[in-house]
Amino acid sequence: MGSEINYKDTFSITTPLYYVNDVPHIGSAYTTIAADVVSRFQRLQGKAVLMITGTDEHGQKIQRTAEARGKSPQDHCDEVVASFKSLWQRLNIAYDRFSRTTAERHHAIVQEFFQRVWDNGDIYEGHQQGWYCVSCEEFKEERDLLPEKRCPIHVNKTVEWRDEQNYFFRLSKYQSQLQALYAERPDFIQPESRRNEVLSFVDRGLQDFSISRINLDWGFPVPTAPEQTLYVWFDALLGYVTALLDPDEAPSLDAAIARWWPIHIHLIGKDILRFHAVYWPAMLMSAGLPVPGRVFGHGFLTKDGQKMGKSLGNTLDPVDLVDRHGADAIRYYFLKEIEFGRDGDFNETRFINVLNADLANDLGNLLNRTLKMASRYCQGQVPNINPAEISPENDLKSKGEILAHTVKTAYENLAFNQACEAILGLVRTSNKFLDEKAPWTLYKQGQQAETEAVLYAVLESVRLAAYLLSPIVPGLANAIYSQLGLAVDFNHKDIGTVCPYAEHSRWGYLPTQHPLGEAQPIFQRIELPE
RNA sequence: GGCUCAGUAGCUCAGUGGUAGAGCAGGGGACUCAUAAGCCCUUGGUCGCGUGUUCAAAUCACGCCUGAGCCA
Repeated sequence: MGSEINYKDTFSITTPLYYVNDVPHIGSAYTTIAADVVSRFQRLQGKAVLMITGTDEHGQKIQRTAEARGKSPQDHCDEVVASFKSLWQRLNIAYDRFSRTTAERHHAIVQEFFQRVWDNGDIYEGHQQGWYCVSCEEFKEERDLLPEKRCPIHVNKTVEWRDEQNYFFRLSKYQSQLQALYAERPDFIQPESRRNEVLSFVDRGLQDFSISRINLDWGFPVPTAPEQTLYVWFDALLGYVTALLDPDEAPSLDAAIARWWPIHIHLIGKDILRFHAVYWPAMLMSAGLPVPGRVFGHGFLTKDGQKMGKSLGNTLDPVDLVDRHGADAIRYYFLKEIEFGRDGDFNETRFINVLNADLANDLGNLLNRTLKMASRYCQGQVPNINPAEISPENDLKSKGEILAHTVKTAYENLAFNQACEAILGLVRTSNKFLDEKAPWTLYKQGQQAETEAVLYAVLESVRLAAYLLSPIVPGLANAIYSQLGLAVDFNHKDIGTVCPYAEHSRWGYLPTQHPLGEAQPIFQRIELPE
């Protein structure tokens, strides 16, 4: 620990392994979209990328949910997993690994990891009693409970009294090592406000936590005491390790961590911060493994300013949303309109306004009007202009040349809204540029060279915007490149080789005198409901 | 109860000592290449409240209010 991660040519990122208690909600989609965007940006730069998502399938809550549905736990999980995979496909998520904690190979990894921690003397048998919320899979303090012993988080569930012999992990032993980690690597936990929470939590002193449960079948048996079952979190976090194995590789810790470990970024919702920023690094330290690069806890989504919840009946169904508007629209809205790390709101009117303004009016119409002019004034070809000869005073050139740098920094900081804002800046300037230069007038006046220079600069700016926006809206980027006569599929994982970042992120790349495609709206305006 | 973050135009936010900003939405105008899009102009804010520091405070200090969160 302590050492900087060597980024080299590989990049690995995880979403949480989502709990399969129910079909995916919009919050899971949000995290997964963000992870996909980061992955796609890294691929653009030619990195070998491993994007990991998956499902956490053990625990009493799953067991009971399955029972209530009259299914075996495994059948229940299989069904829910299918709904996750289906949503990721609809949202155009290009994950590399889907890690399921019920996989056999995961069992092998968990056993080996447990053994390492055991050999290190960090697991002991202890006694635990208290009120247990099955939905949280956590013990609760009595004073925190609502009337009638209901859980403060799951307000319609009552907690259960447990009195158990459990196995504990010696978390307390790692307090100073964790504090040293946080001090040496200030960006280990992001954003800052989350980091502060963790620091104050750890500074107050860490308690060992139990890593096993009794009277539970759905999970892995504790290797040293098969009558007990491993606590779901202990097992779930290790799903990140199992995910690193190649599909047919024999499972072992050494094989798993050979190429992709340590994970560069764990993206999580702020609710599971403690597990990832405290318990997880301590477990890794105990097993002698390097800790991840950073843990980023993003904010929650609200709907019309209200917390979403099934009991409130105001959930936002991601499947319905993507079916109505498509993947690009949803991906764009959530990343452009919300600062990653802070809470954000979904409001249908705003959703429609933003998409119409940015994607249909500013970007889509810009491409459309320029292509139609190029087809009329330039025989449907990219004008024969040498970008090096365009004046550095040219608004589009001067903005375009520094855009990639700004955008790269934004993506690396997970500041997706800033990336979008910067790119849209070039798009808006392009619209303004067109009106100022008025190529339709230049053409009528017979000023062919001037007309072509203007159109080249705008076409190139649209191309650059599409390239830099491609991690967020791959479908739109494909459509734009295609209409510019550049046949490319931004969904291909070798995109960094096909469209090298060094070339395509540079303003002035657009090859001249090749045929442009047919102009077609890339994003249809959405009608505001009355 | 302790702590953290936030509170700036109708909406989403930028601005951390020197005469209040952007995008969207609303209103008006000129143009016509375009998805009735784009461009120009414009309405709109005692910068949560109060007290203080300062020549000067959205910006600093203290107190309070509201919202979100972490902890007890």
